[in-house]
Amino acid sequence: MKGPRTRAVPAAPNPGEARRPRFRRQLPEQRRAALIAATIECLKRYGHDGLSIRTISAQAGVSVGLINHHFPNKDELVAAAFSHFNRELVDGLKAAAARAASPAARLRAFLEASFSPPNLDADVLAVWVVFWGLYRHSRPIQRVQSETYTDYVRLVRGLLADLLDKGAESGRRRGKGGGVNLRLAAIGLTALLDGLWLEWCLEPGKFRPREAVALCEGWVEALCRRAAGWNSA
Amino acid sequence: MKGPRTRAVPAAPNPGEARRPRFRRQLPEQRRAALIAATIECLKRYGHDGLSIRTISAQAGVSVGLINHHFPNKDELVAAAFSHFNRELVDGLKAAAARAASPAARLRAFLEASFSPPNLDADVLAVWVVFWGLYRHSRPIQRVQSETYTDYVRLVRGLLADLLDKGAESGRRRGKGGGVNLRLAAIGLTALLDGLWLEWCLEPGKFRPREAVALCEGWVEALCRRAAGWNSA
DNA sequence: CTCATTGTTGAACGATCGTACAACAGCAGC
DNA sequence: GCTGCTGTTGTACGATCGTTCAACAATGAG
Repeated sequence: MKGPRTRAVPAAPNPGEARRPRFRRQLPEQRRAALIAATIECLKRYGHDGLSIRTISAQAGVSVGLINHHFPNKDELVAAAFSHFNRELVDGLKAAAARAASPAARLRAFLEASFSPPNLDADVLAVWVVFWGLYRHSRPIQRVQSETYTDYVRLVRGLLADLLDKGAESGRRRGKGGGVNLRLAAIGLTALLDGLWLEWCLEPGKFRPREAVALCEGWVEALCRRAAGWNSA
Repeated sequence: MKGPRTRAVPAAPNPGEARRPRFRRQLPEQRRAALIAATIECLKRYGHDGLSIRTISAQAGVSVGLINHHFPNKDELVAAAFSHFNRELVDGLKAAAARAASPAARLRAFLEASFSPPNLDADVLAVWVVFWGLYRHSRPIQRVQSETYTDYVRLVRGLLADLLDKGAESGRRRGKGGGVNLRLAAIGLTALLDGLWLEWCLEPGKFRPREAVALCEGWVEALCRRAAGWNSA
């Protein structure tokens, strides 16, 4: 009883009824994008339980077998979804910052974009957290993470560097930022940002997005003051 | 064929061999603790995949059925493990802070404990992250989170309050902390702390624990200066 | 020793998981 | 209309999931 698999004959098409296609073929690229979108949507709705081939294919409105036609296995689909998710976030923040003129305005726009929809959303954090949970034990996820996280830190660091350089022009020192360690400053701001983001998503009632922006700006102000050498006078 | 289940007769005990008990009975409390410890160990080793009844029971050295004898279902076991994990962390930090004398030393001890083993460990973060991934869709997890997170923030807030009060004695103002919003300050420090912790665990090579402590202390120093009213002179 | 209590076992169940694959069918080219 | 390519379907499979439950056995009480 292990012979080649057969399939039941499909029901005879209803005569007199306009024959509609049962599905539409799509270009692999479009279909891949749709499957990635469905994966993220499932993560938002059902958390880690949403990471199942059947749930995702149902969300995308396709059959179970299609996923393995476009992705070699589930891990690669999840990694592709993670990559897309990451890329959208970083690109969105980068674009928001680029729309402003001065370094200070760019940083402010970056912070406000970080603490506004669609980024500041409990669903979004839920997706992140599921990905992080896979991080330790999934090589593809690790690869994507190291690729995009570097971009993110570089963005924050660039924004800070521009701000400090401008401030230094009217300040006392120059060069390495007036004794301020730019590397540590970027790490600190990133941490404060991510921490506030995380806290807000876990308990949205504890503080307001405006307050989070204010905390970050206060931190940057203190940094600028130190860069200008206020404390050595 | 749905009659009552029977079991195969056990193999006859080897004659002449000292008969050893096949298992040892334990008090429910001890067994529960062992199962919780096994759950956390599995999470550290295998991530979310470790959250299976069979994996956990194997880790604990018991049979699959025992878990449901001590816990009504898997969710309750996981919630109990989360609660224990949370409690150990908060109690450990609280104890570390309590060992110091002055408010400043207490805060320093708290920070250093936060950025030292066993808290600063990639395995530990992996466990956290799996729990967070369950947060949105598990009522028991949410219950535990709201119970212990409040304790944590209260601890940070208390440490900050003591520090600011002491500083205010020799400062210019008193009462509400010299214009400093204690609620926001506690939120900010918690966020900075958690963010640095998260970043270090994700990419331990980017900075050193000592630098994380320094960043936090710098943040607190700036806060104290503002509380003392340096900027209104 | 006997007996009752109850912590413990492990097979069985039905559900669901990821993947494989043979057949089907949409659609462009003729 | 016909043909070929290939995107798509849906069943089947074996593995593993959480849970149940009747039987077993460790242990204290008598």
